[in-house]
Amino acid sequence: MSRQRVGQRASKLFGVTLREPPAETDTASHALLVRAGYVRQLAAGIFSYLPLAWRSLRKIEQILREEMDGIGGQEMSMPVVHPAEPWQASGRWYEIDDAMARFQDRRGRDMLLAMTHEEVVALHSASELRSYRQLPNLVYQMQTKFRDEPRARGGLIRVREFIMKDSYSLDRDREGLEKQYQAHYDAYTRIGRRTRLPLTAVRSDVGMMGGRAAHEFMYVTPIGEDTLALCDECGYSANRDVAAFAPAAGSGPGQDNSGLLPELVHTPQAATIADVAAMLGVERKDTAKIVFFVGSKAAADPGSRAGVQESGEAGEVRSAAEEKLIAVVVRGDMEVNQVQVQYAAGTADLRPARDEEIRAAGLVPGFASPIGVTEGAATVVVDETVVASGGLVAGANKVDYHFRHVRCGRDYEPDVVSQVAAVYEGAPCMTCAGPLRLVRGVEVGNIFQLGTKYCESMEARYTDEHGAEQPIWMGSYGIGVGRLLACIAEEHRDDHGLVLPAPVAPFHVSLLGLGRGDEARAAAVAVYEEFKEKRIEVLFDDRWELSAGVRFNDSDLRGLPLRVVIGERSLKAGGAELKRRSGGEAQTVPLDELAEVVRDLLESC
RNA sequence: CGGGGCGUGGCUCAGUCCGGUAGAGCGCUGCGUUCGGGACGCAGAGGUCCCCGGUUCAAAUCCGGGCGCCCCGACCA
Repeated sequence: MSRQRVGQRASKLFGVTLREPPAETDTASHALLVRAGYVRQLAAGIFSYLPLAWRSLRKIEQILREEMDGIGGQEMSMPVVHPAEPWQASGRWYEIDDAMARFQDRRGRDMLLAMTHEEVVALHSASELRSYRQLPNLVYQMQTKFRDEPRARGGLIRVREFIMKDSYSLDRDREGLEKQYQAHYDAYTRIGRRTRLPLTAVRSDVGMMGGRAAHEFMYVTPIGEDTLALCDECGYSANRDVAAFAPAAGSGPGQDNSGLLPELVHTPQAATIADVAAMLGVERKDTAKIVFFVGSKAAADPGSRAGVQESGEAGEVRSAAEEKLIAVVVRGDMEVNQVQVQYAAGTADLRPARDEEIRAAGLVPGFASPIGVTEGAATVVVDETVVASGGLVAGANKVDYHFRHVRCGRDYEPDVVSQVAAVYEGAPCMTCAGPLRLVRGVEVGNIFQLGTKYCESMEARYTDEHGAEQPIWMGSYGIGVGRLLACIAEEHRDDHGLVLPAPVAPFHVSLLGLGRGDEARAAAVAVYEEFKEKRIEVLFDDRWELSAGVRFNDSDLRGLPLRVVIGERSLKAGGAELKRRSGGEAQTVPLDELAEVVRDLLESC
C-alpha cells in the first residue's frame, strides 16, 4: 500500500469512460480497458497507458520488484536503443528479420530498438564481473521492448511495444544456473498468486533464445494464441510445440497383416487423405501422409548477410545451396509439428515446399510416396507413430495410384525417426498414458536456461579459484507487465465492467457523492479528505451534475474493489453505503467507522 | 507476406451501388427541469468526408496510386 496520500477527483481524471466500445476491440477485457479509460491505442500494437492503467502497472511492477529482490535481484535499467555491434556479435542481427526495428543514426551507424537485453547484459557482465566471488548474480529491469510483430492483435495481449520485467541470472556453472532457474520458477508462481492470476507452467521451446530448458507461464483462456497440452492425471504440461505423447501402435485393417507387401491400387482423383481413405474403405489413421517443407540452415558466417537492411534482400543473400527439401511422414489423421521437424532435420527455418520443388526431387505432389525418394533428394523424417504402425496406405508416387501395406524400415528407409506429429486432443500422455487435453493460453512469462551462448559471444568470463578463465552461465526470465494486466482484466470482470483485485487495482475505493443537498455533499467531501489522510487510495466521483445511473455505471466499469456511496439516502440510513465490486450485499457503515471498516475489508479483496 | 473488410464531427455509424445544399444517435457547451442504476426540454458549437492525382459544369460518392486500421491465414523470443 502506498505511503502517499492518494486521491483523485473523477471530474479531473485524465481518461473518460466510453458508453460504446470502440469498433476495433476484439476481446472482452480489452473493450473494457478502453471503455473504462485505462488504455488508448496510438498505432497498431502501440498503446498509451492512461493514469488508471499506469497506476495498475506500477502496482504490478512493485509486486514483480519485491519478488525479484526476494531472490537476490538487483534492479537496473538498460537502454531501449542499442548499437548493432552486440547483436552482430551474437548473430541475432542476422538471424532476426523484420521483427527487429532497425535504423541509422545521423552518422550512419546501425542501431536497433531492443527486443530483449541478453546481449547488453552479457556485455556489461564482461566488464563488471571478473571473479567467482561475484557470482552468482542476478540483475533485472522493467524496460520497454519493441518487436515489430507482423500482426498485432488482442488488445494488450499481442503488442509491438511493451514493458517487460526481464531478469538475467549470472552463474559460474550449470548447477548455479539451475538453482536460479528454479528460484524464478517459484517466484513466478508467487507472482501469479499475488496478482490473482492463475498461471500454468508448461515446458516450452527455446526458440531464438537458444539454450536448454525453458518454461512458459500461461494464463489458460480461450482467447490465448498458444496451445497447451495438459495431463490431468499426472500434471504433465507442455506447449504444443514441444508436447510429447506416447506413440500409439496401429491396429487398423492392413496394419495387423504385417506380412503383406506393398500393393499398388488405383485411386483416381484421390489427392487428399480423406478421399483415399474413403475410396479404399479404411480410416484416416490407416494411412500415411507425406508433407514437404524446405528448410534452410542459418548462414554459418554472419558476415555473409552483413548489411541486410530490407526484408527483400534477405532471400537474395541466402543461397539456394543452403536449402534442403524435407519430406515428413506422419499418420494420415495427424498434423505435423513444425518445431519438431526443425529439430529433427537440423534446420533453422522452415517453410512449406512449392509443388515445383517437390517435382524437382522426382516426386508427384498429391501422390508422393516415401518409397522411391532418390538418395539425397530429400531428407525423410518419419514420425514415431508411423514406425510403430503396421502397413499403411501411402502414395505410389504416380498420379492416381497409392500403395497399401507400406511399412517404414522395410519398404523405405527413413533418414530420421522422431516425434514430428503434433500432439492431439486425447493423445496418451508420455509419462502416465492418461489422455492429454488441449487448451489455449496466453504466455505471461517465460524462463530460459541460456547457458554460455551470449556470454561467450561477448567474452563475458570470470576467473575461478584456480585462476582459470571460465564463461559465465546465463539465464533469462521475462514477464510482460501489460500482458499481465490484460490477463488479469480478462480473468476478473463481469457484465458491468472490470472487477480488479485490490493488489493491482488503480485505486482501492470508488467514492460516489450523490444528492444535491449541501449536507450530503459536505459529508462526501469530508470522507474523501479523510481517506486521503488515512492512505486509502480513493477515486472520488464529484460529478454531481451527472445522473446517479451514469456514475454507478462508470464506477462498475472501472472495477475498483470497493464502492462507497454517500448521499441523503445513505445518511438517513446511518452513514455510508459500502459494497464490494465483486458482489455481495451492501452494508451501511457509520461515517466515523468507515475508514477502519474499509481498510479491513480491503484485506480480503 | 497471402486473402478479406473498413476509413464521414470526440465515439458508434448512415449516406457511396445510382455524382448535385454533409446527416443521425451518443458525447460536448449554455439555460431550465430532474436527482440512488446510462433522465427531459430548449438553444448551440463542432467535419481538410484518410491523402495525392484524374474524370466531370459538379466528387464523400466514379477511376488510378498511396497511407492507416481491423479480421482470417502465414509468422512469432
